[in-house]
Amino acid sequence: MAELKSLSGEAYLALSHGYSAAAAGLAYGAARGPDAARGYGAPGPGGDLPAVPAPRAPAPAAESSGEQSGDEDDAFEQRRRRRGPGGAGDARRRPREQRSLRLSINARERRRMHDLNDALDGLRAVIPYAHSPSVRKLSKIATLLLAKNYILMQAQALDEMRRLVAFLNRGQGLAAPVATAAPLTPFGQASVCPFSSGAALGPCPDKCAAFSGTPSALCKHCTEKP
DNA sequence: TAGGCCATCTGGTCCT
DNA sequence: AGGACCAGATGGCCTA
Repeated sequence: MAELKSLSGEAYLALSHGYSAAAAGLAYGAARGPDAARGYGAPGPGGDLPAVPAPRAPAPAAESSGEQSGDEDDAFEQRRRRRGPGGAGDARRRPREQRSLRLSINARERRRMHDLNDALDGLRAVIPYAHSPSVRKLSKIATLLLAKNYILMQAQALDEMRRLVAFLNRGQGLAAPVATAAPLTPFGQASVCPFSSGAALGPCPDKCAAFSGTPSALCKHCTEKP
């Protein structure tokens, strides 16, 4: 598996305060160190499966999906001893049957978590951020936050496009089916300026200023520096 | 060394 | 009964 690292505070701010692909990219770039390759590889004694060799390759790899190595029993006892009475482990001695049941439950849970991680990897693959090998992998929480903001941004862009289409259609004397096609938008009808993303870019010298005066990221004039 | 992130184990709960 | 899901606990790895 690749490498993990926490995001800086700024990066999290960028994530939680609306989404901007460029901004997010910058934030992540800055938050990420140049190094990487944190091969989780050796789960080491990590977790509770000391016997399982490096199950965390990016590839489904030797998915430890359930099978236990020969040392499993010993490992199990060690875990129990380590956890002690207060731990999650059962203090009493288990019959072998219960133990094997436990092991199979563990394997199932492990598989489930791996599936979840695969899904997160899939999500990382489709959200815009630097996918370079030198760039650290997004953490789980960052992935979810970024995906959420990305969806919101896309929805907003779509909404704005609909308004733009409606506006242009009206300009050509066409009926505006878009008004009904886009019930989400409060600008769905009438001669309201279709551009209105809320970007603080100053008054639009052209259409936007003539209507709502609200600048838009989709409007060429709005995005141009005065 | 502290803090963040993660994988795994485990027991509990709910659903089929 | 068995499986899925969840949350708490534990311990390892890594970076600042």
